[in-house]
Amino acid sequence: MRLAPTILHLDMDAFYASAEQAAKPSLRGKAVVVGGLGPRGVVATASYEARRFGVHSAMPMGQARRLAPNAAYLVPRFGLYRDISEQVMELLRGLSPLVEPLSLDEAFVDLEAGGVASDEPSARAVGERLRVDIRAVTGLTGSVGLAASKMLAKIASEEAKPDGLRLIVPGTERELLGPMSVRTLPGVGPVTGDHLRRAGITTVAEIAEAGEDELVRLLGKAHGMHLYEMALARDERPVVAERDTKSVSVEDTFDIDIHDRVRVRLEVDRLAERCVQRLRAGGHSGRTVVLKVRRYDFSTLTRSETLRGPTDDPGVVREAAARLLDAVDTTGGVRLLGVGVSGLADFTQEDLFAQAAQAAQAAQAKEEQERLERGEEEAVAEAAGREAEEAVPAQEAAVEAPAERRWLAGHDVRHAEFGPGWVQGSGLGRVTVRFETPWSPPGRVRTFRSDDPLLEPGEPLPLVAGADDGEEGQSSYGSQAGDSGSSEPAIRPKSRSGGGDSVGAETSIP
DNA sequence: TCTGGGGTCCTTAGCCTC
DNA sequence: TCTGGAGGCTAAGGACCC
Repeated sequence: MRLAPTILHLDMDAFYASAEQAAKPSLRGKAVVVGGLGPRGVVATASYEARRFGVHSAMPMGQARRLAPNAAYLVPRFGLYRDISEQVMELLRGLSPLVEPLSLDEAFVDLEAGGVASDEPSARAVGERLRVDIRAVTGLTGSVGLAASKMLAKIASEEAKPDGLRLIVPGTERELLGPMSVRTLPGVGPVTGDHLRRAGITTVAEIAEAGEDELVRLLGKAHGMHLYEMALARDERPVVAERDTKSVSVEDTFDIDIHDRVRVRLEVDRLAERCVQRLRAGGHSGRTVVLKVRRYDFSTLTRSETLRGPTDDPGVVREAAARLLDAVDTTGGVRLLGVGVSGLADFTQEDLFAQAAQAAQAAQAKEEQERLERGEEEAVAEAAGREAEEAVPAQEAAVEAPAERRWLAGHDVRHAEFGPGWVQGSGLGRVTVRFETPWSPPGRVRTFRSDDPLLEPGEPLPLVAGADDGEEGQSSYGSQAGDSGSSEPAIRPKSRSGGGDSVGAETSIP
């Protein structure tokens, strides 16, 4: 381990919720919860005000609503968060070429590799300066941890939260870690924590005392050895700027369990299609297709199939996923479906064509076989039936293609007369909009018919006035509400099965 | 009260090849 | 020619992270 605290870990404070508070002056100082608002949604981030009520990440949304009934409940706007994240990462890359993003709101930086810090005072100065810059550029706060290793830097930033800086002086690590809970160490979750507790180990010092052999016996070789090293504050992992993607997957949880086998098959087709889109967007192809099914009782199973070569052909992935589905019993209902591709390779045209031809051939052979088995007439009738089934989503899309538009809570809108604002709530043919911008005082609320022609979806505005070159409303920020290209589930299948109320289009503001 | 979505890594087991 | 073991690949599940 190095001798100077020159590994920096940055963690933005309550990132999604803080971004929403910065964008919406009326929510500042209020409890804000961002997450899936459907009946099976969970909390992605809660503002510090909401955390005082006991709301935290990964909590079921229903439980959050009971704990904090007066909080503002908003759906995430990943386009906005991505753009803010990019501004922050840009600041980090100004410090060092070795920046390792962990998520939209977290990253490691090797300050020594950037030549900006070599000892404790210089590292501290860089950290403080970074926090000032982040606030100036994004309007948000982040917490900084500085230490001689990644693990300790991460623990330090956790200790620094919110809006602080913590530096762990080399040489003091074990003293500091000793009394901490085993859950402090990365890689110790609820299951491992419980495992250790049953063995009488609750603190980091007790892990160190237990010894490597005992840890390996309790947790297995890799996990045991790793944990023992961590407990001794030994962590030599370097900051790695570029990481190769290993797999790409998409999944959907449905508001209501699906029982209809035809519907299940249709959803798998759609997921395969989306998965390939993502795969291609990343310039990848892959060999192993994985189907994930979570059943009515929350039991989850995966089935996978490895192809002869890598593919990014939607037909090939769809067919493979369908074959895998054939081997799964879905009676009782399905709450989640997912399709993924792993074993990624660089995109190759030949593979694509070869796989496509192979799939077409296989499909044709299957068709022939069915004809032989069932007789020509039946096969024709069946094909017609399949076509009818395939027409279902198109019809549904047409019905859903909003005569009544969906106004998602928290998303930006623009009214021809009143200007920019955001959706505070909607339902029963009405939409309530608060007219304010990130730089205005808290604004007024007005209610419109949800089909009001003067009301349009809007673009997120920059959080810091003058941070964007464009005019007001011309921000480069993210995707707009309902943008089919965004990861926002505007066309989620769940809205279809839910019937009645539109999902996630409600909010309550104190 | 009922548990998201997108990832990574590890373990175990069976099969195959050398 | 047969056998045992090592090691790689595939499949499935699980823990964990943000």
